[in-house]
Amino acid sequence: MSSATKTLELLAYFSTKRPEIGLSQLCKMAKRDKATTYRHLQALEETGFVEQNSITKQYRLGPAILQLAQTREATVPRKAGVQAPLFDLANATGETSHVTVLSGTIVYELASCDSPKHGTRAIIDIQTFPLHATASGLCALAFGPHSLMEVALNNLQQFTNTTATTSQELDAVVQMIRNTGIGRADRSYEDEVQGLSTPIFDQTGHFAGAVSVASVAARFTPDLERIIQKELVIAARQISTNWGGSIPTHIEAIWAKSLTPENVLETAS
Amino acid sequence: MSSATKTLELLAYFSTKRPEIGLSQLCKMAKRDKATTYRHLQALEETGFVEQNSITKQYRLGPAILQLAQTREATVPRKAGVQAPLFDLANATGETSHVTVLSGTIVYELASCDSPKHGTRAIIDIQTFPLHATASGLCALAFGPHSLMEVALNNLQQFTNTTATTSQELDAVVQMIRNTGIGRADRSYEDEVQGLSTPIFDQTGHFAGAVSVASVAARFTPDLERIIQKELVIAARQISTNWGGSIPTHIEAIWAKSLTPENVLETAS
DNA sequence: TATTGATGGTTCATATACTGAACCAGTATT
DNA sequence: AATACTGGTTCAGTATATGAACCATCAATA
Repeated sequence: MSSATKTLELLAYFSTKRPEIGLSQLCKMAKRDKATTYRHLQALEETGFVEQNSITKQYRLGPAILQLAQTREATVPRKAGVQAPLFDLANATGETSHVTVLSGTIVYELASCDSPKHGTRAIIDIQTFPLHATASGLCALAFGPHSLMEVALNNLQQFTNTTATTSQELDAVVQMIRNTGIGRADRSYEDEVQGLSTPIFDQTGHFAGAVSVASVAARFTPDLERIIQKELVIAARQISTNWGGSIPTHIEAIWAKSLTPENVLETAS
Repeated sequence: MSSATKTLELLAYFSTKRPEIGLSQLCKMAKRDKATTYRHLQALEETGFVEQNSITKQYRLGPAILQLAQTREATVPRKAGVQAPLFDLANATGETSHVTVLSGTIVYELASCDSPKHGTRAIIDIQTFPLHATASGLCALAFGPHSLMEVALNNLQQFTNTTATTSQELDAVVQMIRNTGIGRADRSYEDEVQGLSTPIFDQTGHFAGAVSVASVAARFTPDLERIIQKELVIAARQISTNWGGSIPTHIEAIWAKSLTPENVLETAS
């Protein structure tokens, strides 16, 4: 491992829970030598990546990072952070995949990617997604701001005969999604389309959007579902990272639990 | 210079004007060896500080930066407390305004704001500010830790024919700033740019940064100077408050004195 | 007051890991 | 097919990172 890598890795130990770290503490955390770590911190300080609290002598993240973040934010739009994971998702599942973003109370499509595998595909031709009937929308209800539920209840349009049209039905569906960490729309928007989705989180730590796979219901098997769920989790993690965020630990925990083989079968039955 | 420092310095070449840089171009800019630079970029990529556009093979800033910026801002809120006063300043003066922070012995840009008023503007395209030649840097010398002077004297690069290049000249400029409470850079960094600045203080009571206005010299009149100084004082007070500090009374006293009409005319003549 | 155990910071012999000239391979231009 | 760009790779030689042991300081203990 290069010296530069080791130096950069030190930055990962700073967090909102542990914003300031002393030399000795950092050595323990990183299991590194003190002299080496000291020099690494010097390099980081020279370049403005950390600064030292002149009173406590502890180190904290520095101002140079803000400038770089500004540039990154200004030059790499969200869409760019989605392309590769979405492409991988579509290929791994063989199904049409898409990413949506939540803006205010509306779920917009950001990008989509078809898989060449199947002749019949679930065609995505809407640009905003109903909260109560699509996997992405339901994901927003489950993991986004609670105020969304009110908006959803104001428009419970029935698209198919499995669309949730009452507050009780919708609550039940959303609760199930919170329990599994995976959004589902069982032909609730279009008759032949089965949707699954996972939430995406940005640098604010809040729900920012969802990544989803729309499968043709006729070929939706427990096996396929398992694959899709697995790939959705990977994609959600990747896109969250690209957007400067990460999956909250409680959701990772839910995934770890709900993706064990037994539970997947249970869910699918 | 350590390998880590050299690696980190590469990041400074990315900007909104040049968001993506290829290996060869970066080597030219940084005047570095190709193999070395390549390995440095590898280290940066491993840690998420840069990522590669898979089509063009060019490098751009990576997502890891966003997360770090988030924790820095959550921990040491600086940027958030700057936006509104900076916006007001730019609008009130009609000139490009910016805020810098002092970290160690380096003055970094934190944020900037253009005014839409004029067609020609002073474009800020540096990320660190020379102590001896810019209004922000001179403010740091005048009101920051005394050890900065030593650092400044080690690099008295001449940018224009009014740049202070001797210890005596610099002392005189700094003394004048201490007497007026307003940092000035009379075309000492760029030929056509007139800079004015005021110091910002944080919760420790120490100098934390500066807020400044860069005006195009051609339209710099005593009237405009008076307006800028007045607005700078307001901005410095506001930002200091937002950073948990306040303007030391002796500086407030200096401002009260040097901003009376007579003295402004005197200064401007 | 001496001891202990923290802390941040420094030194220097050792050898590891960085360096850079020269080298591919691919691509667009001439 | 020669040229001039790319991005990426190799390897000998040595510059540079390393870490045990060191010092200075501080606070709590005894």
